[in-house]
Amino acid sequence: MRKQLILLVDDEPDILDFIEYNLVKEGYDVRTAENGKDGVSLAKTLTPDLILLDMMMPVMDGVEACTEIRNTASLDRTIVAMLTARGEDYSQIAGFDAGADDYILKPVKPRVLISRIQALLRRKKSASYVGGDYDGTGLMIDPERYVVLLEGKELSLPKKEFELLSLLASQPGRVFGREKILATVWGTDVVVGDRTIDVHIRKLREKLGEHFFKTVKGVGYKFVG
Amino acid sequence: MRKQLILLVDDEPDILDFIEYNLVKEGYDVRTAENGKDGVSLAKTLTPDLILLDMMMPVMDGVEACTEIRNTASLDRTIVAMLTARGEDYSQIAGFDAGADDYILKPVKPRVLISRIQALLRRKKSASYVGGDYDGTGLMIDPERYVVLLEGKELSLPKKEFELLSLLASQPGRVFGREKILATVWGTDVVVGDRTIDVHIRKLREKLGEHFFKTVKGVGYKFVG
DNA sequence: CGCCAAGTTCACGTTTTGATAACCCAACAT
DNA sequence: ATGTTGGGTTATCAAAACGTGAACTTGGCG
Repeated sequence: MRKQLILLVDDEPDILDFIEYNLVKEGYDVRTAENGKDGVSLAKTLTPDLILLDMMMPVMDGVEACTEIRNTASLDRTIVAMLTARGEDYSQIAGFDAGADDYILKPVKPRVLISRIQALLRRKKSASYVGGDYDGTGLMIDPERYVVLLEGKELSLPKKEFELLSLLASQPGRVFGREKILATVWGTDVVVGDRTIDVHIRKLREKLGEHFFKTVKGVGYKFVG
Repeated sequence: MRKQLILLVDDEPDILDFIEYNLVKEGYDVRTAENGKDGVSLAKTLTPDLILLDMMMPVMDGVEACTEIRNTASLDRTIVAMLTARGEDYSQIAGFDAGADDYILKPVKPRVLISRIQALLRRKKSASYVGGDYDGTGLMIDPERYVVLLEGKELSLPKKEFELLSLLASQPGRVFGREKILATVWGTDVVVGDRTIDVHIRKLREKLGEHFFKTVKGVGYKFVG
């Protein structure tokens, strides 16, 4: 497996060096930027696995940068962790609102930082169900962010369609009966007509391609990677 | 198949109830504990299939409990998933380092939780196929995917045929009488003609090969591996 | 208010399944 | 040899199950 790439954005050179040193020692590939603006543009060209973003920065602060990153489709699978000094209570909220995946208090001890980064990167891997392969062909579903990636292209599905897809794709190959589907996607209490599932399956087929969904008559549907 | 047992460990009764309710609704057997210490000892006596462990708990926190569980040989095959609140100072996200299999953020939506748990439990059990061996020349039946693997080739059968095959192959060599077959595959209430079973056997023979099905005149049919 | 998207339902078309009738064969007892 | 019993085979048909386009409902939004 190739080295994982981390982009580090902070305006204080000392901190930059300190963190970079520790990350490199752990075997990560590290790039740095000194403000949000540079950070974002670097992120767009590098597509790092994880971005460590300081909250307080000149030119463009962490929250702004994070927002921008989250509005960039290609950085969809990139994890953003905010770095913030203790005491900035509300920055936490703002960071999460902007779409950050985690936030880390400064000062940070190397061991703790590494451990959190490892956890985040692990989460990144397991956070997406993959139909087909990771190689670009195929489908990726990110339940955390409600986004589907089909052959690199981002596709946003309506709620029901997304949930139906998530269910089926969570266990490719497995057949889900109509009962099961209704219970999971619609809820046990709601009652909908017989043809409702079909219609949603059709929409998914239209948008993602016929081959992903196999009908098993009298039994249910299954997702085939 | 027996219900799968989930052990839920959290110190907040509300959350305990909420999650338990949703899991039970899904058909799981659920036990609960309110702290890590109790959780671990319960785990040792129950040997659950999966343990949901809250991170923040009195007496013994999630990480400790997880470590202990991982050091218990009998809980070897048990899956551990950590629960933690978003924004919690989880510098101890190192729950993974303690050997947790997954990491789930609170608050959790029931559907998401269920789907994660299902995925985890799926991973646990190795596919148990019926009828025939893994020697390559055999037949494998996968009720979950609703497919039959014949010499590596995937074959999908209609419902009734599949069910008939499943029944016969569930105990290779055993003869199933017509009564028994009707009762199991068709149900006790439905009434079908005399030749119906024959016809389905015929189709199975066509698709899978004559040699799998042996007729025992006056008694019934048996599957021979 | 009018528009739009999401979700659902309806009516009808299409495909797949399952059941049966009608006929065939093989074994065996008389 | 003949009739009887138990099953095998095939073609055919009806119904179940699914697919589909269009219409209808609802809630958010400019």
